[in-house]
Amino acid sequence: MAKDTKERILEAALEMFSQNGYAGTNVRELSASLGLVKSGVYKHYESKEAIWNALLDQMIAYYADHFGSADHLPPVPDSLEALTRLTMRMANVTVHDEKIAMTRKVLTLEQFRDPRARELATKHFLTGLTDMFTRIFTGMTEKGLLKKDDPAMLAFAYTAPISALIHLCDREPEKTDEAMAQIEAFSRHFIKVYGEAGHE
Amino acid sequence: MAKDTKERILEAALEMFSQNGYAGTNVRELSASLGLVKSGVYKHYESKEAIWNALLDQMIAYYADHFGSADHLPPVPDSLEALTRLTMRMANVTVHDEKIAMTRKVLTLEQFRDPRARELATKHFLTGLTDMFTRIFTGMTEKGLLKKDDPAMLAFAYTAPISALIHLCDREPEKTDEAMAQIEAFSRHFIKVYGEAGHE
DNA sequence: TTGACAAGTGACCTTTCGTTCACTATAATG
DNA sequence: CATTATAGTGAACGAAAGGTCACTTGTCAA
Repeated sequence: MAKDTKERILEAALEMFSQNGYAGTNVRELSASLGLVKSGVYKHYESKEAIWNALLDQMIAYYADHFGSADHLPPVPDSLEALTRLTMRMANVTVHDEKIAMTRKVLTLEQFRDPRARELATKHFLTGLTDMFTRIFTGMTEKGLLKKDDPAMLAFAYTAPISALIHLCDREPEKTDEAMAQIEAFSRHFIKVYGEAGHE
Repeated sequence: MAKDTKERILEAALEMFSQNGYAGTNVRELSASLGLVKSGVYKHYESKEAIWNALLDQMIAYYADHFGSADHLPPVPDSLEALTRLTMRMANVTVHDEKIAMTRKVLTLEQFRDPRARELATKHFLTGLTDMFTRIFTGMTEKGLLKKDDPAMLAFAYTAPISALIHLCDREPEKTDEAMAQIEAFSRHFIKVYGEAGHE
């Protein structure tokens, strides 16, 4: 029945680690949030560190599954307006999906302590988005939607500001709406600058 | 003689908090790193939290002194090349100055726990740089160096990618050189796009 | 010289932490 | 039906945490 307790522990750990960090989380509270007593957790994981490692394993696997392979690339937008729509859809998901948001927070808090967290943090915050949009912009340039330029540089210039605003949402959730509007404004500004005339 | 022990405690706290976070730091180690025993620390601060608050006070005051007022604005560059030089000078200072780098790390680690850290983090990571370059770009546009555009949007588009690379240096110091080169490349790309022709 | 005070020590206290273990309840298995 | 594995309990343990206190030492002013 409670066969998925092991899984529920990871969910609770993600929640607590993302709020208080690894060092700031204690096994008592973690167990209590699942309605069991702390020794019960040790039936599923041999230590607090084992929970952390299992959680990281899961986050790494999840990232590889959902963002790592070229299969899951969104279709290349066939208009400049579609680029903004795609961007807003992705931004909304990544900010409002609690699991993804908590993953970002955990990586933020543990990036200086755990080498695997560090590596995954760079993917989440920088290279992942850049790589993805490098492909998208390559496709859009081939379609004649964007002026000819280095797609990797364009992707970096496009995704880094958006990433900064996503971090702002994590830090100050009450500014989420404002940040989303800024992302949209930035996307349109980007299009005005780099979009090929005739496709506005 | 050891009148500045109170100050040295804050320095040690900055170092330890920036590496292990507040929760991951203990007063024993902190004291030991100063060559004294933990009860000695309590002669200067009444609690671990008091140390944290004093450190935050200092960081907030430092920021207000050095980046908060319009007095300390760097002079508006009088050429596009000078913008890149200014940018590289600032990036090098901010990455290589250990105190500033540790401050960023602390704010990164404690932004979700302490409201004042959260506020200062947003200044350090986002609004501070944007505001500063908004003024710079306004001046450069008036000088005819930049194409007419919304200076705040330009500043955001310019500083956010640079900020992302500075975070990368904090996270993966071995990539510092590469990141610096990327900052310079990005700056030149930005100038190519937004610079007024005739000033390249 | 003395007295007061600030800085630092070391022993100690309390609480909380992560972890262990003997035990119980339950449900599947032979 | 007997058995065995699994999930969960509650008490207990040792280590480490933050913090207190009586005491020493050195400095300086009266």
